[in-house]
Amino acid sequence: MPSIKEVARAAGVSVTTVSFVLNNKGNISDETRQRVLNVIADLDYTPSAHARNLRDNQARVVGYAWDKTRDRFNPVLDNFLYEMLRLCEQSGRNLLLFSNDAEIGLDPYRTLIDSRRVDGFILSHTRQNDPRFEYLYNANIPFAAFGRSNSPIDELVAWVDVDGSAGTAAATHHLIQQGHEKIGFIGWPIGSVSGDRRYFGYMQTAERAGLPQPDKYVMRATNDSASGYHAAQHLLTLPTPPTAIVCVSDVIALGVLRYRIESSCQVAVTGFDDTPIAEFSYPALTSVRQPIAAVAELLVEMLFLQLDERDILTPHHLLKPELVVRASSLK
Amino acid sequence: MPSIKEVARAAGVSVTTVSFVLNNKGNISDETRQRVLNVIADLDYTPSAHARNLRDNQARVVGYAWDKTRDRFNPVLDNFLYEMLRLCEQSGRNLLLFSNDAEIGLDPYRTLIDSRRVDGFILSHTRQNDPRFEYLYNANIPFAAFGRSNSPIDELVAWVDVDGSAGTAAATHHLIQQGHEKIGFIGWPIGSVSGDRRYFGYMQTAERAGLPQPDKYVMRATNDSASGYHAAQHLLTLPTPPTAIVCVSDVIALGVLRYRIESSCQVAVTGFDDTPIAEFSYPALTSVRQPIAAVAELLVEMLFLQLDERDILTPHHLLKPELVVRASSLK
DNA sequence: GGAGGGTTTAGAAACCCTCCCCTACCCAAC
DNA sequence: GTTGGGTAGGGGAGGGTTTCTAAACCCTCC
Repeated sequence: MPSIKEVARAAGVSVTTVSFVLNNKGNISDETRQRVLNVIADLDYTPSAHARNLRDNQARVVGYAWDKTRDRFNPVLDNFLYEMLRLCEQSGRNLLLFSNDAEIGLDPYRTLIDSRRVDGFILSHTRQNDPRFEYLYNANIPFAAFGRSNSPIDELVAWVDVDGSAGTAAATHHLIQQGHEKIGFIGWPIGSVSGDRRYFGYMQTAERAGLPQPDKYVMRATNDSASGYHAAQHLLTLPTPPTAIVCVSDVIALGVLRYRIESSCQVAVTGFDDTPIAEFSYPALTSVRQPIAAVAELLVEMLFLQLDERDILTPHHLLKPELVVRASSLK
Repeated sequence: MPSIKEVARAAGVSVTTVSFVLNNKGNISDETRQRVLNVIADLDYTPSAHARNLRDNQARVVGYAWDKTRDRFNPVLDNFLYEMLRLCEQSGRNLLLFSNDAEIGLDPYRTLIDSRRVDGFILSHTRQNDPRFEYLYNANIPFAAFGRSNSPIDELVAWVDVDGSAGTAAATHHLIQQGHEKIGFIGWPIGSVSGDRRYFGYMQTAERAGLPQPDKYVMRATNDSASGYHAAQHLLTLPTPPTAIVCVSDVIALGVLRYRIESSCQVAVTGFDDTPIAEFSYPALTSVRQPIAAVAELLVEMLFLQLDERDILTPHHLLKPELVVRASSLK
């Protein structure tokens, strides 16, 4: 493979000149520039990323943890990954993936930074008091997070989050508009940050609308459709069953739909995340869609501002999700 | 950040010695080794990947194209990605993702290799006469492909494929064992490599079993559940409708299931790929599961053998998929 | 004719690591 | 006391790039 030195010799100029041509710096006459460019094309020369990286101590690479162990079905993150990829490449950077099983903790982050393989990170799967926030912030490593850690450090770091509470509120509101008065909720066990927010959106909307006893219609389920099925069974065999159910996730909603088919009742159902399940289920599932492309764009932008040592004007973004109405919530 | 020079000075040894300790080379007395290791720990020293890469002209990085535009729902590849990631990390390598929309072609591959950012590639989404095979083979760039290109060059390169024909054969066979005699097939339009193979598995099994007129029960559909729904509608309103349908994909099978519910018939259904759809649908969908972990392991192993300039004993692997039987195909 | 200014170009250091080639030393054998 | 062989460790080049500093060149103008 040709080096910059050989290009210089072949073009009859110095290495400096070639470098200037490559990086659009310095004062190079048009004629010289053209000659150098021709030689570069002739020799099929591409600068070595290694040498460049060594020289200015930058990897031009962003790290992202791909964690499929926690939820093996998460198409939202698939798209998130794709969007980030596109955006990184637009600015000439690449995306380095690493695995980060919950137990491993900070080690992969440390290793990648210490060996200079990445310049910064995009985080997702954030959790309460996420230790990564503290480590990265204290070590002064650029990062931007999809989600918050629900601790004071959130104020100091760049994050984008989707307002889950607004999502379930929209779903509940939509059901009220459809004429429902007894609306139930099937959520995750209390204690998960996003699960609790989604519950809050439902409850607040139900209370404000003056629905009767919404708390009587709340069930908790694990995130699978069997669990959703049983929760639905319980709710819908109450003396005065709800006529609509807001679900904390599509998978749980699917269990409700299954019960709905089996028992031939007409309960309206909404899910959350607008996974492909929602589109493909029968009936098609009304669901809350997160603006993933917007999230990715804001995160990447904020990360790059940090990498360029420029200021972030608005480091925190809380985005509104969108309710996608389909057959499952319509009469 | 400390460099190897500072470690050497702090430990009172030469740079060479530190390097030897780091790489377990040369003759270093236990005492010296221990002293160096202590200093390394004290200073929290990690060698610069950039310098290493430059020195021995290696990136220790594998490239993989993440292409979400072609099929935005492909959980199989999610898992594939995760498995590859784990395997790469086990050998101290990282995985670099890049986007590769169909139109872009070879450019991203060229760029990554020319700039030495990756040492080799794992390919997926292979297609007929895949141009990547020829380019990479001729340029002598290490790679291993999930899928074949169906051209003579397949003989020369490393690939792993899953026998789609065996998958639909197993599904058809299973349905025959369940007592079905009129078995239909809903496939993709003729011309896709994997689609045609899956069709072949069905047809061959049906013919060998002496099923009556299997070709009368073949429909073609695009890969969405509405299209599957209509194909099912057509098949099941024939004068003598099939009692079971083999589908080329889970998504199409889902459309069939929808029709089955609406028309309250009991047609047995099988899908392909064992996506989460299969598990979550109602009834749960019998489907053909690809041994993704095994595919990833073989590919990564073959790629690493090439990177280490060692011989691959068996460069081609055709794996058998597994039929996962669920309610949709049982009486 | 030469000083001075602006435009181009050259030389060389620095980034950090690995590894080839030496040296210094010790001990045993002649 | 010299040689020989083995072990522990050091010196320094080289890998490809960017960029700082300095020099060369060409004009213009006095």
